[in-house]
Amino acid sequence: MPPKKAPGKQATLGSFFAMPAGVKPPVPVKEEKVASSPAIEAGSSPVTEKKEEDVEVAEVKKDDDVKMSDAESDVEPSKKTTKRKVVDSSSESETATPKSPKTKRTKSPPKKQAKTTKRSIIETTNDSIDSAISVSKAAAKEDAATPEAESEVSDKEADVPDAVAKKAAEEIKAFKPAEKTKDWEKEGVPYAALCATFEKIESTTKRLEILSYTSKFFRTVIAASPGSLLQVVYLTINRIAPDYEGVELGIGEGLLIKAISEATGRSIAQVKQDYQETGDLGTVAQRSKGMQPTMFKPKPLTVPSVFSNLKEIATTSGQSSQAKKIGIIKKLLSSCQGNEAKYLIRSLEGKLRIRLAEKTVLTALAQAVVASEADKKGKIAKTEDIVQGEDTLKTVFSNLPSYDIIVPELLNNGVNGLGDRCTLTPGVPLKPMLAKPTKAITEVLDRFENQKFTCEYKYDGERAQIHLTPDGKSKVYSRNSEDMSGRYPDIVSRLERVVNDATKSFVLDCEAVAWDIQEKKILPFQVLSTRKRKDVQEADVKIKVCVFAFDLLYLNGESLLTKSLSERRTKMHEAFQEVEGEFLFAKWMDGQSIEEIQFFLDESVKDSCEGLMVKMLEGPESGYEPSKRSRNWLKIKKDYLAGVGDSLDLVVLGAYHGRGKRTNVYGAFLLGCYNPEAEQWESICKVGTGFSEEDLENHHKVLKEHVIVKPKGYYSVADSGPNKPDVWFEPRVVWELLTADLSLSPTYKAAIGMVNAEKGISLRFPRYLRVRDDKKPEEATTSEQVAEMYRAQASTQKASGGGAGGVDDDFEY
DNA sequence: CGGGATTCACG
DNA sequence: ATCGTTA
DNA sequence: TAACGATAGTGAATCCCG
Repeated sequence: MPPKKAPGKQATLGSFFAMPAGVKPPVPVKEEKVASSPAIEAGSSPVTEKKEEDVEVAEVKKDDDVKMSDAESDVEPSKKTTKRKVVDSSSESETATPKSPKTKRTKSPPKKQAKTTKRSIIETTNDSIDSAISVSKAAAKEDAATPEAESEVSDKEADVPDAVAKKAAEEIKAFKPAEKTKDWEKEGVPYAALCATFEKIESTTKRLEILSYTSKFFRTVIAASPGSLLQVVYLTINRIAPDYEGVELGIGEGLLIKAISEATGRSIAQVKQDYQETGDLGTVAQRSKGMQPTMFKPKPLTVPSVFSNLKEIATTSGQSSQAKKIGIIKKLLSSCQGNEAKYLIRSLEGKLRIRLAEKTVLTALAQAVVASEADKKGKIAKTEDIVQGEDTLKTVFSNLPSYDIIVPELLNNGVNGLGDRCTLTPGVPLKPMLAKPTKAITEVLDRFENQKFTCEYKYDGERAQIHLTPDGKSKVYSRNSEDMSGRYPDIVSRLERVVNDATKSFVLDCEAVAWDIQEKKILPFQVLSTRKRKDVQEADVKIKVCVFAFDLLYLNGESLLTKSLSERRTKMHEAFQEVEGEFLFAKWMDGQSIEEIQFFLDESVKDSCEGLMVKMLEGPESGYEPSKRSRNWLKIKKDYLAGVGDSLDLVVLGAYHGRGKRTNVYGAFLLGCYNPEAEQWESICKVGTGFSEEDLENHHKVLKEHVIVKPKGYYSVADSGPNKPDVWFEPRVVWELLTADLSLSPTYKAAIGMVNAEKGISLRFPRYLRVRDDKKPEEATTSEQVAEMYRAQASTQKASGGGAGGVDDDFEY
């Protein structure tokens, strides 16, 4: 059944702005004791406030020499933490902290040393931030209380629920919105408070600490300004609306650099230079601001104001929209203080990069809500309640991934019974279940020993979650919950032909695959990707698709997630009927022997599939687990199997500066194959994955000796565009790469003219394997070999297509 | 109308 | 996709 | 070992700027 609030689009959009003002006072929640189950405390993650304190205590003890001086003065926390391997000497002078953790990580130092240093940084940073933003009196009390509590804790640790509960009680009682948070209710949460939390989080790599900082901050927000909670959550996961609403900022690196440049009066070249050195635009913005003389102190930013500005950026379109967006960013930047610029820019980049993402945010939110509920009743949150809350919230969110619905529901009615109020609803996409990759059939047999399992073809197309609501509306969602109905009007309209009479509402998990009507065959993914994206009219659909259905998650008002796969599959077959070339059930086979699987795998490859999915068939473990990469679904991909995957030896022609943790090394490389006839190297792909951090350092060391100012005359590469490397190399180094597939490319030059007059060949999913010291650059894979690999692949895809002739046909759409 | 920037799909 | 860190 | 987050790829469509 639908949740109380309809998951409609317009309603949620508007509600953001209304939220801070129209806060409903939290409703007292009915007391409900959860039977304590012994399984839980033995279990995985009973993270309570209690335990987190333990961590902090331990650290304080170890680092007696922690510098506290900053904590007293109202210093901007940023001063210290901004400094990130910075060259600019002028801004260095006032700080004492030696290094940032980030710099160290990229250097891969001896681990023990790193840890010690990191700890002391954590402590100083946290203290100074706490005081700087004065989160609440509670924070101060916590700190004060810590030393006494310590002995209790470390002694009994293992099983003293009483002591634990006692400590938790103290903490929760101590936790009150202090005077300084009083105006949070009026103005909304200060953006500085959120950024201070980000700063703390960024300062550690410990997941429990990250979780703790997040949940404490959420508790503060719930207590002081619940109306900001939804926006705080959105800013923390760095989004502005549910995925399926399709609200995008439309801001990328280029515009951001322009905005920073304009806002700080520095040249674009300077900003780019800094970006290359720091690997982080946020830091660049903050530093650039620091170099400007500040005339007067701007009005502090608040979470609601930042959030509504982001929304505004997202909804701005049309002529000179880019200028308008830049204008908004400049205005925001001018109001930023301390570290706010850093996180504002990172938000706009779409990457907070503080090791905090959705899963952890959900856990923290659950903890905070449970703790706050108990707090309101003057009680103590029990560990079981917290663990259960985390569980409930995660499940609920998987089924109904909308903070717009869940957060108000949590605030009004708490986490108890949330699972009944917010359920899987046709019309709201749920997170698809994912499969674990395996490398061999034996691995599959090991996993499913003595269990019933089934095999299905793994189709090479696009995941499509098809919904039909009881009022007869249908939608198609992508793997990432984007609304694709406008891209697939043909799928929407064919539903009536495939749905049986008794089927009134459903959620169906499928793969949409490009379909050759003449040959009645599957076409490669590259064909599918040439389909128009927006406002497709059914009449002018050029690329036909066939839907392959493989799972049914909801039928006629009932969620089937907890049913076994065999039951779901039976219901699916009853509820739908196949129509050739339009709607088919994924081909499956229930055989359990290695021979049967091997045979089926070979068949799937012959039938233009990527390999197999192998799934638990019976019992509770065969339930559908949204968003989980579960061991109950495995995939066997053909290119992982011996002999089917392709390996090439390629020459490194150029490289791109790394970012984030790859600052100061090359982050990606341009590779080429060799054409002995033309005596030239031809670009074939970029590669940026498969390297260990050590590899990257070594490659940087070796390759920087071969840097040349411009490409050799005997390099055949695209003359411009984003593929142009930041640095070029002499042709010296040869690497072995793995790839899944080869594709015809408009940008790369490899084997150009050999299978297609204008297009070269590139690699799909290239990954670095190892150095080939034993090969000279002239011994690299040749263009002719590349062309041959492409032809071989094309002939399997086209079956009897007849070699090169058929190759071009595949792509003449 | 071409090219740059952005977003999205796949892995 | 792969890798590294944490638990 | 699993979970999670951070780093990367090609290619196409689409939007906006000049």
